[in-house]
Amino acid sequence: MKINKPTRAVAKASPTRSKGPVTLEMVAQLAAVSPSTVSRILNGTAVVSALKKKAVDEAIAKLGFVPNPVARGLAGGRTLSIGVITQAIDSPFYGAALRGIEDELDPVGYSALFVSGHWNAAVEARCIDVLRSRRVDGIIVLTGRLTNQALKTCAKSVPVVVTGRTLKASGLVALNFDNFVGGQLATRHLIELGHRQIAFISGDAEQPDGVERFRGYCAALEAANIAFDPALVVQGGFTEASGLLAVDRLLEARQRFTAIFAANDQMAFGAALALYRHSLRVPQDVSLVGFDDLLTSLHVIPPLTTVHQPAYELGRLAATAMLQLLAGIKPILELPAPRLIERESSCRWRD
Amino acid sequence: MKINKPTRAVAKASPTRSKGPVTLEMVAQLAAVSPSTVSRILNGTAVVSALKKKAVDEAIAKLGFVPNPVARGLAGGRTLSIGVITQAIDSPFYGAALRGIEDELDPVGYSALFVSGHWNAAVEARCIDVLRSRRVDGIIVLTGRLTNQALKTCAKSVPVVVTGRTLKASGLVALNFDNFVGGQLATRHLIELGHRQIAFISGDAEQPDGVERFRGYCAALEAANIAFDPALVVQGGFTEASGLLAVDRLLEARQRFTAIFAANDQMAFGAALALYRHSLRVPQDVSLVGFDDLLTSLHVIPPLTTVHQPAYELGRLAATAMLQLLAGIKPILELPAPRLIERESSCRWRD
DNA sequence: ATTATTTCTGAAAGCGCTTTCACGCCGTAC
DNA sequence: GTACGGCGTGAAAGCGCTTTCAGAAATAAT
Repeated sequence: MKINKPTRAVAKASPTRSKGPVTLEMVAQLAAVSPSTVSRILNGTAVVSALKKKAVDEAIAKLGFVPNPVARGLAGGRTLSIGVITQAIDSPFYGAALRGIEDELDPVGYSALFVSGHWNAAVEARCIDVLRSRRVDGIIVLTGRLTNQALKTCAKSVPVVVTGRTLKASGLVALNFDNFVGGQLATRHLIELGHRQIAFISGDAEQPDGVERFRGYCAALEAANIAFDPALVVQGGFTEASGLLAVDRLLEARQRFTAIFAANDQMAFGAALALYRHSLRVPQDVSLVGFDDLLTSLHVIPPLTTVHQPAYELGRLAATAMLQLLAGIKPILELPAPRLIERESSCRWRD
Repeated sequence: MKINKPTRAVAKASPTRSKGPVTLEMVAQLAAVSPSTVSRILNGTAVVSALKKKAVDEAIAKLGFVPNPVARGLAGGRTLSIGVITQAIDSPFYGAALRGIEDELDPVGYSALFVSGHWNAAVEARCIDVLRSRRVDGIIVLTGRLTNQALKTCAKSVPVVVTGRTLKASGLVALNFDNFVGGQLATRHLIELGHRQIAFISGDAEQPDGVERFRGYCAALEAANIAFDPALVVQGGFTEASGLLAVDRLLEARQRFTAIFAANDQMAFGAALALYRHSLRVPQDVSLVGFDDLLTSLHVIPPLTTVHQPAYELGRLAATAMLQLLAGIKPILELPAPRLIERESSCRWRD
């Protein structure tokens, strides 16, 4: 016969933190109540006598008990985790949103599970499967390529918050930024500075944000009675390289322009580099306006005039909305309005 | 007596995908074997007759069964998730590493759980608690402020991979990049271009990476017989703003220098902006070298000469090491050697 | 042929927590 | 005094999966 391991019992009785996971049952035992009661106190599921509550609270403190989210998740309860579908974990723009989500979720004990969709609807769908299999309590989708229908379907089984589109459905809240107005703002700014030949570097055609900004560009042009010239708009892909290429193409085509509005900051950086390569000075020879207001846009040369997009707040708001959805409150949130940040990459056109 | 719910049986029998989660038990039933057998096939825990294996595989395919990671986690098995402690989810440098981790983990069915330590040992310790309570199978720590001791302790209960330091312990693998050689490389490059007065913008003093780079700077100077001048080194904090400030201080002090080596790219960007503000041209008036080779460094004006640090590979390697640790293989991995990327921010000093 | 091994497989016991369900107890109404 | 609706609480049944444990079947040894 083997010798009993007295260490086990000791570990149980002693208030040693750190070693061996403390379970709800141990708490119940110490507090001399049933596990059910402990659970009820933990979740506030039912009224418990003040006396027992006190005993349990003390036991929890003494043992340093932390409920196991995995077990909770299995038992049908919440997992206290929110799935976040982003497009690339290292995106300079969405990164700020992720931080916002994290900052909002962390204090209330939720964890975020980040997965990348890589701008691919099929991958995003897989992400959703992964998240659901991990029993996340809710899913936040940052923009993405998923169809509205897919999102709605998903919202039927789990709360969903989606950014970058407008959509109405139960269990679903959409947070949209006014890209149209943003595009207008940027273009109008250039027009007010006396520019007439304003090139536009578009984003990916599949990206609604980008096309909205383009619509804003057109609207501003029209409002100022400037004829729209298709030769002035060139397709980009939201990356620095594509912005560079776009300007190269513009220059190769000997297209005349005094200003450029890039559909995002990254393309604006690329555009700036292309201009630099061609010995065109920003802003003296060409004014440049971006969109997003990345953290780096402030320290680029010259500091970029751009439309501020509140990525961090977007993240926080999305998380807040999710928390409210989870709490059964109907979230009513409004994103801040687009705002132009004038820096040094744009200036009055010399006539 | 109540009427049986025939719907249940129907749902069970029908091969309807998408609706209602498919459980291992349903698979077992369809394949006419016990749940244990299905589990064994899933995990390769034991030899199963080819006949049953085939039946089970078919049942899995037919039902579209996906094992529930939460249940797996609870049952003492793996959760197929790896905790990753990063410092800021939106860091341009670590972002690439996170992507590397994700890219490596995803194909083998693991998920990454990212948490941010915010350069704070206490917060990082809390992160570890959170990750452990979520039953992650392993923890990857990207640099961070945790003590070696804390890491070793943690490694006793769960495999740990840590970057940015050298450390030996069982269940722990450390992946370190040779910052010293990197610092040497950058400095030597400048020296070879004829520079003698090379300023150094340091990082945060608590960051070993930064002090190693500084040591490399000193060593290169000494090797070239250039006296070290403390007035030429100014403290930064790894941010753009701190780089800008550093150069301002240098200029205010009327310090003469023909080149700057910044301990990271972000500070180099700030430095470039400060120089621009003072009408000093890069590289004609001042050569500039950074460290990290961020994605954006290629598109900045002028494109930055820098020491390439393989952040993405670092992430992949860390994940690979973790997977090997988990598989019981002793990982033997080497990070690529530092490599100088010459671009346009540095040039020969006119004598 | 009989017993000893080795394989394969199913039954059953959890993992740590939530959640019916039902029981005991109390105050109020008849 | 018996009956009734609430309330606080514990017992017990899972959640979906892993993992002993032991039995059955097949193979090898004597």
